Amino acid sequence: MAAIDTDLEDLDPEDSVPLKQQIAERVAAAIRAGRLSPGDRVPGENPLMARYSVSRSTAREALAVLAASGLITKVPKVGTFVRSQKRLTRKPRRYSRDRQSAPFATEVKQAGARPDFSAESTLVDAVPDVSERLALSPGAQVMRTTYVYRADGHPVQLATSHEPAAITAGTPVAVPESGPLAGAGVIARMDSIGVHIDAVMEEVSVRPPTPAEAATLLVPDGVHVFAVQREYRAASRPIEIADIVIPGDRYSLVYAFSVPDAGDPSTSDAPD
Amino acid sequence: MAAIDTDLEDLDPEDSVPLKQQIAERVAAAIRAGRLSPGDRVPGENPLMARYSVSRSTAREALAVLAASGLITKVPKVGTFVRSQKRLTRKPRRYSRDRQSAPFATEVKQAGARPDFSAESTLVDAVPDVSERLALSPGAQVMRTTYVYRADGHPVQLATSHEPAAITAGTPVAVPESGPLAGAGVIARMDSIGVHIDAVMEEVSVRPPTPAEAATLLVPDGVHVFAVQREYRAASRPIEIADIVIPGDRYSLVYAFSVPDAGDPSTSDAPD
DNA sequence: TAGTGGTCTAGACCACAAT
DNA sequence: TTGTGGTCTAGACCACTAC
Repeated sequence: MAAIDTDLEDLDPEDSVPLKQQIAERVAAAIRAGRLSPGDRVPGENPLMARYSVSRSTAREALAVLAASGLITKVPKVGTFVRSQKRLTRKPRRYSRDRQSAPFATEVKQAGARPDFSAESTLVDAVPDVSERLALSPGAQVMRTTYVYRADGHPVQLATSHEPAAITAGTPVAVPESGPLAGAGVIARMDSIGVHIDAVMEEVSVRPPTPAEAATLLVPDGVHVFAVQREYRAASRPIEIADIVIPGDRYSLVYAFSVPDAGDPSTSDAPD
Repeated sequence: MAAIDTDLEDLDPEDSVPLKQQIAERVAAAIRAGRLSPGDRVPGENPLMARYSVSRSTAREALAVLAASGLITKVPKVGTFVRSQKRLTRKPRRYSRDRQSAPFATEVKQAGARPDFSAESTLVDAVPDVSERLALSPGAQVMRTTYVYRADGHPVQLATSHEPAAITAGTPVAVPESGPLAGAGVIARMDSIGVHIDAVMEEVSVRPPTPAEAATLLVPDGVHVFAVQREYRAASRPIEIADIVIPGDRYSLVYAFSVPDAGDPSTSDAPD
C-alpha cells in the first residue's frame, strides 16, 4: 500500500484551479505517462485523502471528473481502475440485399474478444410510442425482440426491435432470430416474404443510461450512452424499428456513404 | 417564494431508492407534468434542502442528476432553470454532386431560429494527427478553417476542417468559404478543380466537452458532446477532414440510406 | 476482518448576480 | 444586502468484496 501515492505529483497551492481538478489532473497525468496502465488500480478515495490532505468529498469529486471522461472506472466496493481506452467501432450492416454475417461479431472479433448474443421474442400490444413510429393503430400487435450482445460474456450492447405482427404472422420468419434466416438480417428476412425494404434511417442521440442500462452494460457513473433509433422502410412504410443502446465511452459509430458520379442522379441520395 | 415547493411531491420513506434520486424524480415529474416549463426557475439547493429536510450535498446531487440528463441548467450564482427540450436534428448534406443550400440553415430555420455562421481560414503546418488522417507527410501545409454555427446568435455547433494545401493552392477555391463556390459544399468545390469526391465517412464519438467548448456552446455541466470526425475521399485519398462538435443534449444526428434493388449490386454499399 | 465506494449529515467560506 | 451555486471540511453508517 505504500507505493500507490508516490506516482502522483504534488499540488500547486498557488493555483486557483479547484483542488478536485488539480487532483484529477495529477491522476490523469500519471495515466497518460504510463505510470498507471489500463486495468491498474487507481488511488481511491481514501488514498487520495491521505496523499493530498483533502476531505472525502474532494477526493470523490476528483475521481468523478475522471470517471466522466471515461479514464477510470469505479467499481462499487472493489476499487477504482484505469479504464481501457480501446474503442470498438460500430459500423451498421452494409445496406445491401445480401444475406450477411452480423457486423457485431466482426467488430468484436477484430478487438480480440469472443462475441455472442441472445434474443428473446414476444408478441405484445404496441405501446403508444411504438405504434406511432410503426404507423400502426394504437395497441396493434407487434413482435418485440430484445437483444443482449456480449463480448467475452460481458454485455456491451442492448437492442429492442419491433415489427408489426400483421406483416410476418404465419410466415417462417415471424420470430426474428429463429427459423431459416436467423442472423441474416432484417432485409433478407423481409425479402423472403416479399417485403422489399428500400430505406434505412438511424437517429443517434446521447443521454445518461437508465439505472438498469448502467447495471447491465457496466457503464461507469458519468458516462453517457448512444441511443440509436433505427428504422427500416419499404415504400415509405415502416417495417421494423429498433432501439439500440451503446456505451458511449467504448464505442464510436461509423457511417459511410458513396457519392455517385455526376451522371448518376439517383442512388446515394438520402431518402426522406 | 412560498409556492415554489408546493409543486413537488413528498418522498417515500419506505423506498430504498437513494434520496437524491427520489428528489430528482420528483423534480423531473414536475417538469414532465408541465408544472415547470422551459425557462422556469427550478427549486435550487436551498429550497430543496428546506422542502425535503436533506443536506446540501444531497440536494446538490439531486440537481446534478437532472443536469446530466439535460433536463435543467445550473447557472452559477443565478439559479437553476428548466432547459428547453427542443432537439435539433443534424442531417448531413445529401451526398450528391449538386450545389446545395447548407443543411445547417435548414435545420435551424425549421426550429424557428435564425441561422448564421462565421468561418476563418488559415494556412498552417499540419499537426501530427491531421497529417496522419490526411495521409500527408508530417508538417505538410494545410488550409485550416474554423467554423462557428449559431442559432439566434448563440453558438450551437463548432467545426474545424483541414484540406491539403497541395490540392487547392492557386485555385479559385483555395479558401473554403470565399470565392464563387462559398457555401456550396466541399464536393462541388472540389469538382470545380477536377477532384471528384466519391466517398464520405463520419465517425461519431461522445465525450465531455473541453472547458472551452463548454463555455462557447453553453453546455451545462454533466452534458456530453458529439465529436464527429468527417472525411471526404476521392479515389481512396483523403481530400478534406473535419472535426465537428455538437451539444449532446440539443441535437440528434440522423443518417439515412437507400437500399438498392436486388438487381442493382453497387450503389449504396458503404465504401471501406 | 479490513478496505472499498455509495450515501448522507451539518456545517463553512467564497465570488458574483440581482435588487 | 440577499441569495445563488461552487468548493471544501469532517465526520458518519452502510453493504459488500477480497482475503
